Amino acid sequence: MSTPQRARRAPRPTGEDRQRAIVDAVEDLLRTRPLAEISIDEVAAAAGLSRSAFYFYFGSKQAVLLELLDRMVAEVDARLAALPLPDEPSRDWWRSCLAVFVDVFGAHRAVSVSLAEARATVPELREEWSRRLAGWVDLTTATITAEQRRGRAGAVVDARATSVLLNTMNERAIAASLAGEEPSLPPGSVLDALTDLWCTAVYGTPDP
Amino acid sequence: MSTPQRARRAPRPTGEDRQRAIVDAVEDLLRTRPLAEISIDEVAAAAGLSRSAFYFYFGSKQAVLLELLDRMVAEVDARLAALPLPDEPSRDWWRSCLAVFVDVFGAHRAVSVSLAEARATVPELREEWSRRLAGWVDLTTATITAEQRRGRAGAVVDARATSVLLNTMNERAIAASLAGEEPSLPPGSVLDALTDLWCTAVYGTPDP
DNA sequence: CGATGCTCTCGACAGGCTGTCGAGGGCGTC
DNA sequence: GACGCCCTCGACAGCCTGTCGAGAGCATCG
Repeated sequence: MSTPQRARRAPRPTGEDRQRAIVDAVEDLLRTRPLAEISIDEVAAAAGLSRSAFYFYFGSKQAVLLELLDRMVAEVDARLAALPLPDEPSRDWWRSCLAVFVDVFGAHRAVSVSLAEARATVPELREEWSRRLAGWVDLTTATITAEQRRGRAGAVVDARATSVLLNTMNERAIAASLAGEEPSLPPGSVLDALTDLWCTAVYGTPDP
Repeated sequence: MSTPQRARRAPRPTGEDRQRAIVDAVEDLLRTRPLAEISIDEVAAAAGLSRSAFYFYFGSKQAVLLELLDRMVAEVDARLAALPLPDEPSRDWWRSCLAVFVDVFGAHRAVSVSLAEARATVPELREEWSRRLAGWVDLTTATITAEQRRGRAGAVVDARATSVLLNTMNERAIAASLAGEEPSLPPGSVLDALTDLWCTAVYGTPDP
């Protein structure tokens, strides 16, 4: 919850890289077990400091996860913003959008998987995710609506409902795949399968 | 984890309705907060017994949730089995299948929502859910494949991948709706939206 | 009718984890 | 060389969990 006051660009051993060390340690540990099974002792040890030093930087381990989530969604948004906006979205364009999610979530597997676990108990996490998800839903809705106005997207009944469903599917399907749950899609084929389904949901065919 | 040895059909105050009382108490409490924030003290108090009496019946609060999940999925499977098997699935048939999930999950909102939280930490829960989900995915895949053989289901590239995605979408979309997350679909419109998307994913049009 | 056994209940204990506090330790500055 | 700031530490209190042994009620059997 709390953030450190500041830090000077330290000569050697100190500073805000302690904070970074904590965040990295949590991401490492999350690769081995869920957040609930990670104690702050372990995090502190992995980051090379004492337990109470941890509390100087973060109010809880959940706050660290929130930081991790912030980094991840910021990366998603940055890469989405860098994507070209075509006059008429093609399958390739949709695919490249979806690839952003698949890639970034995959690069932060531990965070993606932990989200579902921690969302129930951490309001800040839930709200932050809601905000970002809402943004992506708006984007999707706008794109679909534009396609409808062009006379395409014939398969869509309710653009907003479709967008919500497709985006929530993304979240869960990618997380399940990364966690290796059964049944789920192997990580290598998630992107193509999602693209097929998104295009079908919008245009009625996987390759419009 | 453990189950009580037995119970006689008690005259008045005793028996296995203690066990039922525990399960019901957990479901009640889950309506107000996530499992992680519920202590066994509270459960025992709500069920009218002492904390260690709780441990006579269940090994942990997670074991109670597993019991709750078992009940719920059993109900789903029972109602799915009662559904007629048509020669050619219509939109109405798909809708009535989806209605089973929407209805039963909705009737056990607390359980549906808690699943995502607890799955990360409770292997038995994860495995049980995987088993059931796999069954529904198989059912979906078989149905789609049959449609493909009939020359319908033209929109489907990979029947299994489509089935996995549609079923995982169901899970998450219904849970989000029941939890009142934002963005999500209002509970009243989930069923129609899901039906539209399932039909579109399979046939290329929401109303085949 | 009393002994035995089973089911079930309880209070108490030990251990682990969390979050907080006050006491400093180094280091730059005046 | 005294002060102040950033940071670190050990210790404490509190909560929750899981386990144990000691029984209470009740049925069955000798």
